[in-house]
Amino acid sequence: MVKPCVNCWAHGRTEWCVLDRAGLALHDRGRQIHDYKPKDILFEQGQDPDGLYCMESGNVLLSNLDAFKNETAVRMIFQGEVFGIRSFFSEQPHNSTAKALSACRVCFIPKAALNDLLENRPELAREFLKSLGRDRGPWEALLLRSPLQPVHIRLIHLLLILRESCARKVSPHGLVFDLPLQRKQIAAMLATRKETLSRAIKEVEKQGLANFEGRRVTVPDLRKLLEVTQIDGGQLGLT
Amino acid sequence: MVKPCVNCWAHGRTEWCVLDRAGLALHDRGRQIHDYKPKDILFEQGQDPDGLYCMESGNVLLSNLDAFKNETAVRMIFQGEVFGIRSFFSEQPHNSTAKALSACRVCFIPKAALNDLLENRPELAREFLKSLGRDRGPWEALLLRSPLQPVHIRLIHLLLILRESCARKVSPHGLVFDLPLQRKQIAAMLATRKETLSRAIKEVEKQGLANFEGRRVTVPDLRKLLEVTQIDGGQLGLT
DNA sequence: TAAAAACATTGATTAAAATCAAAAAAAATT
DNA sequence: AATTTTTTTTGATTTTAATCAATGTTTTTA
Repeated sequence: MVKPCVNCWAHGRTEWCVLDRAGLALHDRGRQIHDYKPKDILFEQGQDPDGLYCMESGNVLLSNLDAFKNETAVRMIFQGEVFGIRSFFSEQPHNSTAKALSACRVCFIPKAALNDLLENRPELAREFLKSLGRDRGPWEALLLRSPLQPVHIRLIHLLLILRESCARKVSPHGLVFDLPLQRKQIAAMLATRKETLSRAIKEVEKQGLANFEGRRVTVPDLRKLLEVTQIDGGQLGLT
Repeated sequence: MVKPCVNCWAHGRTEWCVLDRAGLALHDRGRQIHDYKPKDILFEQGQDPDGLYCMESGNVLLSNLDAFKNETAVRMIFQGEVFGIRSFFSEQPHNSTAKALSACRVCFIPKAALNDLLENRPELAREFLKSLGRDRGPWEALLLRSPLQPVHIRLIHLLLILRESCARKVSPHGLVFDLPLQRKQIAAMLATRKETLSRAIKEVEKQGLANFEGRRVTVPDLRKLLEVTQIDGGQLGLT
């Protein structure tokens, strides 16, 4: 038998935490645990949704493939995030493919169990409504993929966005990132080519804003990133 | 006293139509009708949301202004659409400014009335959940603003997206659009400059795909647009 | 209706990014 | 450890779009 959700580390952070004890029990009865290796596909663009996914550990990348075979990475999933929400509630095919970036453990709640739960617990729907509303995706899309911004600025935007989930503080204003992304995938998040990304990295390094060594990125002073992007730290949860 | 919602032409199309007679009465008690002239601001980026908007007639454009003063038009609102949903349910500031493109009549449902309604009618929350899930915004963002696509292709994507709301059929495969947008605003939807848009229009005309005369756009054969963009007509509701 | 203002196009130039080809570096495999 | 494979970087060139300046065009206002 799988570990009950109450004991999941993510409990208290996900949408499920609005459920009472009985609701959680219902949730636990329906859910399944799936393990994935790097590069495994969780679901494919075009497939019909059949439930919700909750990230217990590891990272997943959601990527869209357009008619010209351009791959754009539209979202990264981190520990504790529920995903597949949009497709599930709209009952429309996934518009991205979910691929494991690392070894992952994912909690899957099948359609039937979920519908049961939603009918009996209206507060859960309200919680998902808030989640969808809070989704920073559209805002991040502008920062990461606006043709009006040069690639090196979009790259800094990416660092600022990933700060909370991928970086640790090493000095008052210094950060070190361990990105679960390869260059090709970073390029896909910025909707650019890997060669262009390489040059953007060089530019950012030349300006002394960050240092890239493989997947390890060192930022000596976060304030400088905010300065060149002119982004209001408040929008990123910074003081 | 304002016209009750049941008589609104949009009734049966908006999220409100899941309400029963009593629910609609509740809804009607709270709502207000506002009229706007072209260029009037309905709400401003950064403001806190205080209710939901429902478009009775006219058009509104939602635009985001970034740190470098680049304006990107993120969504057009048409008759019968409810907007401001995202900000309302997330209780976070609007991330775009809503400006009237034409004379508009908008139904406004204040926060208090709405919360009342949502608490008593769980089916309404489910309906908004479906709406947010169905939102084609993120998908359209890729088609309209991906740096991986040249501007003239993004322009054709815009025509395909606006087909349903702005075009009428004039022959088996011919369409005529009457766009409620100026060049500057079309450029903002494509996240490009007006000069570049001018040249993209010329390119599209040279290829015989469409003809632009002011806000009137003539498309001799819709199938050719689908062909050059390689978009699956099904995704746009075409057979 | 004329004048002013706002909007749109065109031309010339510069800047940015894509593309193609090749080399270098890192990771995985034998 | 050596080899193979994959990933990343670099270089040269072409393509695309931004920018700047000027000229038309339409719309608004007086």
